[in-house]
Amino acid sequence: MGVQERRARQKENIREEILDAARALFVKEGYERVSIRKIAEKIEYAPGTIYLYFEDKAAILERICEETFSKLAQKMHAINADPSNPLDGLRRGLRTYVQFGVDNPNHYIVAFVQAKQIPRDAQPKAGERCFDNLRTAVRRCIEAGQLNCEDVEEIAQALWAGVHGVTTLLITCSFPFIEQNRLIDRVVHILIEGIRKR
Amino acid sequence: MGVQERRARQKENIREEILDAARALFVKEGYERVSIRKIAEKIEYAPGTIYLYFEDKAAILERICEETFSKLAQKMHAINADPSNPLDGLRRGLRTYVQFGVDNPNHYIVAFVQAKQIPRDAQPKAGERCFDNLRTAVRRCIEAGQLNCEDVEEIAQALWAGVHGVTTLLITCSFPFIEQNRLIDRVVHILIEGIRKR
DNA sequence: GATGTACACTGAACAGTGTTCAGGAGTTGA
DNA sequence: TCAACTCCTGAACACTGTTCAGTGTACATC
Repeated sequence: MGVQERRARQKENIREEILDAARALFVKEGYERVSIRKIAEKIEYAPGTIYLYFEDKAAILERICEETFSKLAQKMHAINADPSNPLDGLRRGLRTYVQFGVDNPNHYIVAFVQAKQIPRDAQPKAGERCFDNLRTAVRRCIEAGQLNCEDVEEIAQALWAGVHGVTTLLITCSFPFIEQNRLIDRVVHILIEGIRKR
Repeated sequence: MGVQERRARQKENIREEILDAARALFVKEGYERVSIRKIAEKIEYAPGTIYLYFEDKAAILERICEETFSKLAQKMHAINADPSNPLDGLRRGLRTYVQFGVDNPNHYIVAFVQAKQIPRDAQPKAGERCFDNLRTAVRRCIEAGQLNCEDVEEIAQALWAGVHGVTTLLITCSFPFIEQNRLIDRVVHILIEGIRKR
């Protein structure tokens, strides 16, 4: 009975086609401008067909964001694996996070800003994994006695807020910002100085 | 010729009616859920009528945000007027900013997150005034020799990023955050410690 | 008072959106 | 050959922001 398997494979292929088309539109145009009809047109199917493969539009975009954030989680995991100075690892982790957001603005906005508008039982799991890496990095610094506060969760969330701020600001606000890297570095520097024991 | 004046007054009244209806819907339901037809229904006019008073939907929401941000600018101005310790004034300014955002989530998101999507020559001027107040507060701290960096613009933008981050995170992300005030205070504390000269 | 004009307003229409679903094909196994 | 199953279509629904020809009223002029 190879028939079922072949069918499953074909189905998976079309799922991938949909994701590829959606990804291309999404990266180029952003969430709002990706319409089901445009995706359908791109893969040369009828609009209704999309709904045989995905629950709704949000499910497609969610899947794409999940992919992307897996990459970030990997990057941050790699930084944590480095056994050098924990505080320096934390700094690099924060820097990586912001750079990732700036490099993937549409993904970032959908995952962290429009997340509430598109509620789903399973919030992006890769996003959760990214935060876990941040927690780990903070814990190491505390264990190394490098921080002025012992509350892992509190510090991790505060740091997240800090890097999230500069990321969303750079992505969404048209404002005469100073040179981007200088601003990012300054924010990260302030955050690290603000938690460092002295 | 009191006729023209009366007409202008009537026109202004209807403009206000539209704004009132839009404000109520907006505060309760958020930008996406405010439709021109709903506003029109609320004030018992035809949808087309709205367009005799406002260029488009964005113009209405912008006007409402402008109002709200004027209040914030006032609050921050009042804090700057206080001649006590500049660093403490800065701290209170940052705290006020975040609290304002959390108290006016819909306004905040429209003004600072969807601002790019709804591009307009005149970015919210009250928002600009708020940032001016932040600049002033930073400048005073530098003049008082309290900061470890002399670049007003760089520090002001970095601080803005920090408070913007915690604000948007609390508004838009459904995440198991620690108690809200503790998180806000921690972020502000980190930011202040991170720029303070020691 | 009649007339012409200027203005306010309507509501249907347009082009778009996400989503649903009855029905039409094509393939499969008996 | 025929029934069953699967995949897909495309029209339809209810919504969105926005436009615009047409209507009715209030005013200024004759």
